[in-house]
Amino acid sequence: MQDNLQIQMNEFLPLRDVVFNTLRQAILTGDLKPGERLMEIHLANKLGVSRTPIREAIRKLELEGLVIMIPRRGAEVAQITEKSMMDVLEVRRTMDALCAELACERITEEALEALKKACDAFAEAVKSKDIKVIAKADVALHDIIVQATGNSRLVQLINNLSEQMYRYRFEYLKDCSRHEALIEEHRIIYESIVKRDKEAASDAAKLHIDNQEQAIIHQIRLDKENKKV
Amino acid sequence: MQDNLQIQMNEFLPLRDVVFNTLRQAILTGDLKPGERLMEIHLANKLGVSRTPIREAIRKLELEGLVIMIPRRGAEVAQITEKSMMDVLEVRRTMDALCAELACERITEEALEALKKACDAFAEAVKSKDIKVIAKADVALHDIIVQATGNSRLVQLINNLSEQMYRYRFEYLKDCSRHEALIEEHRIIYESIVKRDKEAASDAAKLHIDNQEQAIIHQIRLDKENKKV
DNA sequence: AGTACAATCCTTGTATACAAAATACATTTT
DNA sequence: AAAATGTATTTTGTATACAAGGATTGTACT
Repeated sequence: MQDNLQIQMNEFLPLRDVVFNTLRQAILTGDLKPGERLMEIHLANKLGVSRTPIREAIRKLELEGLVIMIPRRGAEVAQITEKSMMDVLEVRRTMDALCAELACERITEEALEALKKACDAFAEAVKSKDIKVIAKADVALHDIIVQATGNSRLVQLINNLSEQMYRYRFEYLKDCSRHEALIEEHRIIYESIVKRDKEAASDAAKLHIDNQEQAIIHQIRLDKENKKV
Repeated sequence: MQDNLQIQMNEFLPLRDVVFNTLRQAILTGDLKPGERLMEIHLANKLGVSRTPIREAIRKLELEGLVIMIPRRGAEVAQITEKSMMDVLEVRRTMDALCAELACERITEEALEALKKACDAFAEAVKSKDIKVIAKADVALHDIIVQATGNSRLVQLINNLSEQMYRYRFEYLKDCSRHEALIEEHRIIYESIVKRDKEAASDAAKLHIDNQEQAIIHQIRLDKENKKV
C-alpha cells in the first residue's frame, strides 16, 4: 500500500463512517490491493484514530464483501476474480433491465427532461475526451434512471453492484472507439423510456451492460497476463 | 422487548458474529419490534458480553438495513412499511426469475434429482400441517434452485432479500387453502427446469412470488388495522 | 398551573488496556 | 545440517474507561 491513504475530515460523520468511506475508496480505486492485509493498529496510526472506528468500518466492509475475515488473522482485501466479476455483471444485467422497465412505468416528466439533458451532457462530455468528465456524466445519467424506479431497495442494490465494477469503469471508458456507440446506446434507452416501451428499454439496458462486460472481461484477462509476467 | 433474547453459546464464532446472529434472529422473528431502541449496555448485560461485540454486530445490521442509526441516539430496529416490503418483493420477483432461468442452463443432474426430492418432501410436509416443517421444506427447495445458478453474488442477494420477508413467511404459510396450489407451483417450476424451458421457469417463479405478495400485503394491511385499534 | 431553565443522568462515540492465539525466529539437539 | 522446540513479537478479540452531547426531570418563577 502506498501512503495515499488520506482521511477526509467530513467533520459531521462519525469517525467509523469516515474510515469506512476512506477504506472503501482505497479498495475500489486499487490503492489497497486484493490480498493486502488490513492491520488495525497500522491503519489506526495512519488515519490518526483509534482501533475502534477501524474495526467498525471493517465490519461493514466485510458485509459488503470488499474484505474477507480470516479467523484470528484479521481482514484482507477480497480478491477480484473473473468469476466474481461475471457474477456481479450477471445480476447487474437483470437489475438494470428491471430499472429500465420500471422507469418506463414511473418516470415523471421532469425526470424525463433531466434524462434528455443528461444524454446531451454525456455527448458533450465525450467531446472533452476527459475520462473523468465522461465517467461522471455516465453515472449521472444512469442515476436518473435508477432513481426513477422509486424503489429504494433497488437503488441500494444497484449502487452496491456498481461499486464492485468501479475499478474497471475507467478502463472501459478509455476505449475511445466505443464512445460514439455509447452515446447511441444512451439515446436508444432514453427514447425507449420516452415511448414507455418496456421491452425496448429492457433490451437496450441489457445490451449496454453486455458491451461493458466485454470490455471488463478483456481488461481482467489483460491484468491476469500482466500478473504472470 | 421480552426476555426471550437468549444467546446461543454453542458456537466457536467470534462473539460479534454470535451477537449479530442473535440480534438478527430477534429482529426477523419480531422479538425485537420495529422502532425499538438497541441500547448497547443493556444488550451487553443481557447477552453477557461487553459493548464492543454489540457495536460491531450493530454495524453489520446497519448495513443490512435491519436497523437504522440515529445520530447520537444509537440504533433502532427499522420500520417495515408496506412500501419497503413492496420494494423488496419487486426486486425479489426479478431475481427469482433470473434464478430459475439460470438454473435451466446450469443445474446438474444431481441437483435436479435433489429438486425432485425436495418437491416431494414439500408435498409430504404439507400433509403434516406443521407450519415450521412446511417452511423448512419450502426453504430447502428454493435453496436448491438458487444454489444451482452457481452465482454466489446472486445467492447472497437472494438470501438478504428473503430475510426481509422472513417475518411474513409464517403468516403466508398459515393459509392452508393455498397449500395445494403451492405444491402445484413447485411442480411447474421443477418441470420447467427439467425441460430447460427458461421462459416457463421464469414465469412460474414470478407467479410464485406474486402469490406470496398477495398474502404478505394482505397481512401487512391487517397488521396496520390492528395497530390503529 | 404552566413554562422555562438548569442540573443530572443516560447513552453514544472514541480511546486504551489486557489477554489469548498465532506466527516467526532463534537456539539446541540429534 | 536439519528438525524440533521454546520464546518473543505481533495481532486479533474483548473489556473497560473517559468524555461529550442529548434527554429528562425537577425546581423556580411567572
